Amino acid sequence: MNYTISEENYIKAIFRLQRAGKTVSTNALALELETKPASITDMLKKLKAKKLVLYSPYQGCRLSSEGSKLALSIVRRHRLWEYFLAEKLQFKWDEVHEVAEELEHVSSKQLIERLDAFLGFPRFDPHGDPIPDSTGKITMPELVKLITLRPCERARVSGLTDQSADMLKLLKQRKINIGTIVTINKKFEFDQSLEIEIPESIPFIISEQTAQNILVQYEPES
Amino acid sequence: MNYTISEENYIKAIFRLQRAGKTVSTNALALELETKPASITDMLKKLKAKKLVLYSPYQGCRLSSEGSKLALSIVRRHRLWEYFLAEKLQFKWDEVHEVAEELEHVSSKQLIERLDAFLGFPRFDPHGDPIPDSTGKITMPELVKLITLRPCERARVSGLTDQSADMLKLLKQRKINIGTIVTINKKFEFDQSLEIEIPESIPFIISEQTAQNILVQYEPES
DNA sequence: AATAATATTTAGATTTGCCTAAAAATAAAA
DNA sequence: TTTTATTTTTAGGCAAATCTAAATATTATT
Ligand SMILES: [Mn+2]
Ligand SMILES: [Mn+2]
Ligand SMILES: [Mn+2]
Ligand SMILES: [Mn+2]
Repeated sequence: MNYTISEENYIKAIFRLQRAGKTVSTNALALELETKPASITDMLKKLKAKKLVLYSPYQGCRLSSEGSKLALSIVRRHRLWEYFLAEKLQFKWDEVHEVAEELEHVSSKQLIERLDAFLGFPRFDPHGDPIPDSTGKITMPELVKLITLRPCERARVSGLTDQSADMLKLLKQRKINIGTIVTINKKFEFDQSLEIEIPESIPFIISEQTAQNILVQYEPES
Repeated sequence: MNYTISEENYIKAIFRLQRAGKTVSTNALALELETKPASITDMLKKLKAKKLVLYSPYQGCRLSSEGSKLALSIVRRHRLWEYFLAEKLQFKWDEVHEVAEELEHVSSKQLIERLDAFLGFPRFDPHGDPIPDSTGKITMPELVKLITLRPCERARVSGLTDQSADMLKLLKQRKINIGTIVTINKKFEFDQSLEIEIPESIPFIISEQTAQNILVQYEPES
């Protein structure tokens, strides 16, 4: 139930390197963790014994489902602390990572849940990376609908669900293109319409239907 | 310049047990740290090599001046985190210690200075223990003058500097006794007079001279 | 002062996480 | 398909922090 700092760092590194079910090589891990391949092999045996990774000699490794759960919870802690440091302690976005690397290993479950609440359940860290919720769910930022954003959040337009001519005409008139940075000013709960702002224009309103169709990627402050 | 968690815990334990320049015995330390005397001896040799403690075989140990400095800085981190947990994350006063035991080992100097500022430079932790400032200075709570307290702080009257008849008469009239819990409402910078409150009475003003004479001990919230 | 009781240190092991150097397996090239 | 290069594992060791059991020093008691 409780893991060492070293174990947590290995799990995090595997999580970072593991893309689309592919296996992670010993050498890649050694590089990532700035350690020697022999040390990786040693640790992989321990992590396998603890059922955190799937591993057979010479075949590389990947996280088990239990390992993935752990990885998400470490990422959650890391990003919540980064948010805290930037938002409450006035750290710059490039100063938060190092300190969060230490804070993330403080394991009290209660601490993290209360910190999350204190911060207002933020969904993105200062680098724009999504923060997993307490169940480990993570909103992948590539495919978020504009409608899901909240006031003050900024995002980059990166796709459309419905690409009909009418839709494109509307967006052209509003000067919204792929790559346009959009800031949410207000959200009107009555009809879910949004007041938004784009560079070099005055704020304007878009309907719920429009906001449902625009796919964006969250964009950090500066 | 950087110490392990174990080393920090030893230094803290010695600090806690060391009263008035007296030496700390190996057995006492073993008891405090829930470890065996043999382990203590091993570590004392290491700490001596690092010039954190003064130690000669069979004679017990005490902190060097460098060791004391380190101890104070660990205590500072511990108590600032306790304050944060109680004040910002709604932890109860009896829940903070365990979590602070972990947080205190996160060593970023900048983190602690900014946390201190964020919290408004608190001087007492949720148990009423004083928080060392960034230079390691600590206000021992047994002998604080009432005048040094700030608005909203509570304290227990525990002594008098000047015990003249006039002084005692004044205090009797105001119903202030040894043991009375006093809360500071306001401080008037003009003449340093204080508006204070004691149980079952309406608030009233006391002069700077009076407040200079009353010795109090800080009292935590509830 | 001699003996008994207690406290402390040493000797030798263990676990964790890392290392280097050598051996073995796998992948790439001829 | 051999040979060569690369990757990975094994073997053996080291430092930190702990332990148990045995030796030694200190303190207390006759
Ligand atoms: Mn980071
Ligand atoms: Mn980040
Ligand atoms: Mn505490
Ligand atoms: Mn405390």
